[in-house]
Amino acid sequence: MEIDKVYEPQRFEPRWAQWWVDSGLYQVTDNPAGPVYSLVIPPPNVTGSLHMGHMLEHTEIDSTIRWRRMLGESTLWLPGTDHAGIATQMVVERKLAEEGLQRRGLGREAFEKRVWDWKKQYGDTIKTQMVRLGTSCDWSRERFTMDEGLSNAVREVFVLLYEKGLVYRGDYMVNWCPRCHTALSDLEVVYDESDGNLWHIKYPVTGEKHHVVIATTRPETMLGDTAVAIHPEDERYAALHGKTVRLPLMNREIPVVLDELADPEFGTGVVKVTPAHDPNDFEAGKRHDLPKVKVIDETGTMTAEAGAFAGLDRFEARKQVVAALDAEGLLVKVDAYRFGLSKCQRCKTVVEPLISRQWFVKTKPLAEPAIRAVEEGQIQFVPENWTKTYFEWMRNIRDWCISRQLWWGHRIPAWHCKDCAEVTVARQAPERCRACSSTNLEQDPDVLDTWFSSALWPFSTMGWPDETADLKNFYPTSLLITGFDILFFWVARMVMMGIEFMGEVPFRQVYIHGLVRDAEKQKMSKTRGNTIDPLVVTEQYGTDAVRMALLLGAAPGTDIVLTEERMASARAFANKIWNAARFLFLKMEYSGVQPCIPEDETRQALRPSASTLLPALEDRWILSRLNRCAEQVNRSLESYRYHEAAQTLWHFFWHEFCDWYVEIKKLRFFENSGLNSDWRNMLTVFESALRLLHPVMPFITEELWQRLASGGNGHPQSISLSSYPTYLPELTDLPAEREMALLQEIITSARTLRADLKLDPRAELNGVLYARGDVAQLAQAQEAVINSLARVRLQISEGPAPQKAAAGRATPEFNLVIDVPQEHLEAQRQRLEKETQQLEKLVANSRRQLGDESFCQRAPSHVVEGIRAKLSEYESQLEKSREALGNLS
RNA sequence: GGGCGCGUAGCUCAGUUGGUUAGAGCGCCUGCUUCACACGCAGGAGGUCACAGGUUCGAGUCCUGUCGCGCCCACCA
Repeated sequence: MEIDKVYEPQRFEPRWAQWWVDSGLYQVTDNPAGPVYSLVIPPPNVTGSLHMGHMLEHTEIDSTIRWRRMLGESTLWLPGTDHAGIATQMVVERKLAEEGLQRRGLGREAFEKRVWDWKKQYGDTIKTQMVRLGTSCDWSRERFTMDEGLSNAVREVFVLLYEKGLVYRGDYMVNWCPRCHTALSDLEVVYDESDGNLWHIKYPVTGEKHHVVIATTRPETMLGDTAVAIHPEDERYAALHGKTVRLPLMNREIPVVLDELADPEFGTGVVKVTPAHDPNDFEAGKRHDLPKVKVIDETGTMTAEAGAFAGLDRFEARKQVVAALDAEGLLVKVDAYRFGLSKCQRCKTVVEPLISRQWFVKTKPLAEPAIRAVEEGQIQFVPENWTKTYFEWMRNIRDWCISRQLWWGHRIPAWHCKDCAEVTVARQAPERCRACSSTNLEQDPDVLDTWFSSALWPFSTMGWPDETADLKNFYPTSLLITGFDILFFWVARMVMMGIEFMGEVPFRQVYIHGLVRDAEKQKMSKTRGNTIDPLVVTEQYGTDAVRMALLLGAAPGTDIVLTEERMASARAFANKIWNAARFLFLKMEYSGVQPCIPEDETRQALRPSASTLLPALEDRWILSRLNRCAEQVNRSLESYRYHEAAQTLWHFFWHEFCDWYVEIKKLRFFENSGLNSDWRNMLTVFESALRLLHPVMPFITEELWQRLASGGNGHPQSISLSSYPTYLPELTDLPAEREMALLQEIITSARTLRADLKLDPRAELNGVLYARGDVAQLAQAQEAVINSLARVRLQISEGPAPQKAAAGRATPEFNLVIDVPQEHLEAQRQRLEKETQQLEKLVANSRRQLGDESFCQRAPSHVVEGIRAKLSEYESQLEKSREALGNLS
């Protein structure tokens, strides 16, 4: 069998599976029985997985598209209607840029046609599909944000909500992005701490000589002021009650109103009220029935209402307003001031609060059951501290502005009558206005927030509103895996919509993983330019290595730091697996052993008794360890402790299987080409380890497993279809583990002596191992192993160690004495002195504890006994060390 | 302002309910071309677990405070 010295993932990965990098699922394509979908990381009790977020993906959409493209047509492109939407959007934006087109001015129809063309072109990479375990379903159906099925669901939900009075249209102060020309939800606004000014401006009191001073960060909005407010209990301004002031520049008379809006502590205690351009002022305006004067329009330009300033850009207007005020002597002072500037999440343009007519969802009635569901434990968060965050948000939830003035997305199923202005909401385009029966109707040009359709994802992907078999089988699913950054955008809204329309929560558990960070702990993002390109690193290190690196860092509740170093060491691990296999294959070839995976019931083969010959110590030991490893890995996966699972596997395979087991087996093979039991056990353990590793490293394990299987029985199926190793209590072999530990200690002692005494690494050492009873027997039985792994020639003696031992190492169980030339004795003295010091410390520490009466009385007896036992060990070791030290002088 | 979280080896992080000598990977030092693997093997150094109190027989782990750092939400004329 030909097998290279170094594992090259690029050669083997494409061969097996279209893969899915992080954690959800992947597809095995070469299976004769047809495509099979296996759940990789989520625990076995998961019946279906809603999974979109991915450690790399959700931080870097652009890369996602590239992942997909690389994966090819039959790739399972895991879910996310909305992310398909976002992906589509990005493709579209890029294409537009390439063709030098502006979205605006293209016209909706032409635009949509173009988008459709591109979607067809990119369809394979950005299609959205629902994934489930072990069932066949219609994979060919493409579910774009704008496709039929989803559109139906969206319209249905919108209409139902509307009929229940949960959707309404209203004039509202919205966050408006003058660049994107759309309203933004609160969540899409980001705050940026910025340096600004606080301008103090005089407003003359009508008919009097004095004036009030107001402070503002946005002087241009004063053109739209329709009142000034003072706090009702602010006695400084009691005289102003019922008065009016003259608005500078506009020469308009505006009232002084009493309102809590004014904070006596801040500034001068007088605040200007601009209902059309500030959310708080808007509310105050409603309280006092103030007119709304709109001085800034949707493009950020001053309107005709701004008088002399009409037509200016809002920032230019600010300068000119300030200059004009200054010229009139109304500018009192300008203070530097830092404040949070609200900006558009997408383009970072300063958001303009504007009044506009938008569609809203009333969230309170939806949020209440969603809160209860979590309170009652119908949904659990992992890690659970996210529950608190969830509650925090849900209990303070605000109505959700769902209309967007964008091109892509689902159009709102509402039609405006051009004759009577009535709005008709319907599933299909209505023929007539419901009020005046006019046929002169026009559909609302707005589209829905992309998260609106995302919120329906758990059921819309399964055919809702039809009562499909999928819905029956898979709703609710058991697990949602996602990142915390979309907890509110997506998760909370799925819960609300799920309960509202399905009457049940959409998933039972929500696993919230960390975000991928770079070495500087920065969130990866395109703007920072610190993205690790998945294509590049996968090419470089292999998918398996990238997966392993991600998982090793995936402790719940923490972010994932992904570094080149970590991926490099994961690649080394893959190479280690590869070379362990290489060793096996070469030896099998040499010995004429047929590679053979024990029949499907591999677990049965794990029984030592299955061998015709008595298993050797190392066999009993490794089978016991394998069993423990399986136990630990299963438990870790079940509790979402992926990093722990990865680490357990790593340690078992590398440091137990390779470092000890294989090394000992080398000796067996060297002696006699191996016995049947040697081969059988080794293959069993290796094969089981592959299966245990498979979810983490699907490709290399599949490749090796296939190679093992191909020499054996019939045509191989996929490793992913084989059973996952689980814990079998009867396989735990404590005596074997104890004996092996002892054997390891003997060998390590000899190696340490050699290194510490700087003895020739190539030379075989002579020495005597003094031990009694069982230990002596073990050493006797494993003499060959000891001699070979430690490169020594030891005699085993049951007698007492000689008083005049030259160099050695003592433990409670044995005393290892090595013949060393005179010139190495100084080194021996140094190590003995160090050892003695350490032991003295330990002895003193243990004695102090045991001397503490209250400790002995109150601590559980096993703890006290443990220390007592340790103490006597330390003491005897210390004694031996001192003796040896004495012998040297 | 409200909420969540972090501070453990040079670096990146683990450390499940408090219990014997606090772990891993990378890096570092020493030695080794040992017939699977130098993406390797063997051995080793390195930590007063941010600081100060408290609870406890016993604290990296629980409580309080201080300092430093991060994130989320709300808001600021």
